[in-house]
Amino acid sequence: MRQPAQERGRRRRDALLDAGAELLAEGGFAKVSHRAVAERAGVPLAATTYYFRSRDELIAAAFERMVDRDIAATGARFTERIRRLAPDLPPGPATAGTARVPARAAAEAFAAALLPHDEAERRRQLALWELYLQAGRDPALRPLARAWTDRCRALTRELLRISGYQATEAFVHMLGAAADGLAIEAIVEDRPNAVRSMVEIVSHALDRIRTTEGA
Amino acid sequence: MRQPAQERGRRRRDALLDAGAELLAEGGFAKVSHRAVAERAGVPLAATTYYFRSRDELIAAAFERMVDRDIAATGARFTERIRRLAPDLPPGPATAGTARVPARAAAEAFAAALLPHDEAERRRQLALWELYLQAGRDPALRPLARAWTDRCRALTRELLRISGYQATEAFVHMLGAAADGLAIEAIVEDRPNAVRSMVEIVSHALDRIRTTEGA
DNA sequence: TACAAACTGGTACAAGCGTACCAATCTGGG
DNA sequence: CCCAGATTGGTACGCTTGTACCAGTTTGTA
Repeated sequence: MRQPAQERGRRRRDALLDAGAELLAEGGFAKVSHRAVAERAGVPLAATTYYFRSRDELIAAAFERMVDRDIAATGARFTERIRRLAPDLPPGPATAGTARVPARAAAEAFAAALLPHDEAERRRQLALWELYLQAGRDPALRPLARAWTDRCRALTRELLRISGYQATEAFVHMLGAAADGLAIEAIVEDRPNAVRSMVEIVSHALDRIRTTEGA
Repeated sequence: MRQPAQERGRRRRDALLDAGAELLAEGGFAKVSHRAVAERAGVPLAATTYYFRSRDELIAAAFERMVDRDIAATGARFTERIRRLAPDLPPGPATAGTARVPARAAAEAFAAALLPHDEAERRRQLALWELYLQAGRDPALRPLARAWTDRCRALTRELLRISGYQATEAFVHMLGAAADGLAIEAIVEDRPNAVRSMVEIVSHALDRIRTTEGA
């Protein structure tokens, strides 16, 4: 049931997952019904209950897929931008105390990578947070939520390392939390200063890392 | 319709709002139906559509009420705790550069004030965030969301002032965002270290305020 | 005390929901 | 080639939902 034996079945399950993720992004939680998903995926209604035990299971699986994509996209956007700034940056571990990318540039890369840059992406991120919050009520979703948090934190750590900053675990945690807070604010309200705020705040934080925690 | 002319009407509207807020906290968005609210409030079904034009309007009004209560409760918890530490603290503006409450103590007051300390409160805060996110989809909710953000920021600024810290606007923004991020994490997942993390992070941040932004 | 307005409460409706069911069809391994 | 098991697709059931409706009752005021 989880992994269909036949090729066409696998494609259908996949299409359902994609349709679920799309609907989740477009209209949030409430818009994801068996009927809507089936129609979007171009399969009959009954296929949804055939490939997923229940609506909740479908949503959980779609959430997982969205997380995968989001993490990958964020990482890619960041490294692409950073490497444009410092093309010779080696992929190996950063040397302690050597901030190779200026704080402001790194902060700009952070903002560009984390904040949504179009309406579709904004809605995707909105959906991710909705699912995340839902985990506060539904224990079945909690492991996924925790996994998302962990991967975000690991990504933050990695992005810092890539840009040449060596940070304590507490700093990573702080930066991640602040970035989350700012990102949510940017996603929900649309205030004009979201990018500027994040750049300012992150670069301030990175500035301090050198004087207080660098070699 | 918004403000009933008769006494009993006002009481009913109030009871509906309370019931709505309760249900919102207990089961989130999905659990708030006309029927559930009416039953909880002890009024007939039709009263819900009599006092509120629609379900959305009822929910928005309940959201507003929850925000009021949350802001008030958080502020009260913080000042109560701080004044226990520094009973002579005057309510006037803090003198520049003088950090009167040790960073660690202030951080502990922050954590105690912001993080939920029982299950009911956890669910209330969860509901607040759910509503906030919903504002990302529903423009009608956006002014309320913005108002919440603004009041939270003002509260952060005020709490810093009370404890004797003078911070730039950027610092207030950063601290607020980080606190939001940490609070959401604590509310959704229940990791054991939520309080410790917040104390550590906030006190680090406050430590830095003295050396870099004080007098 | 009369009367318009505010309010009550019971009921009805159409729509959408998750899920179950099942006869018909397809498909891959023996 | 054949058949057990995988898959299909159409339909149906029981339930909940938001909202509309309206004949009655209560209320504040003139």
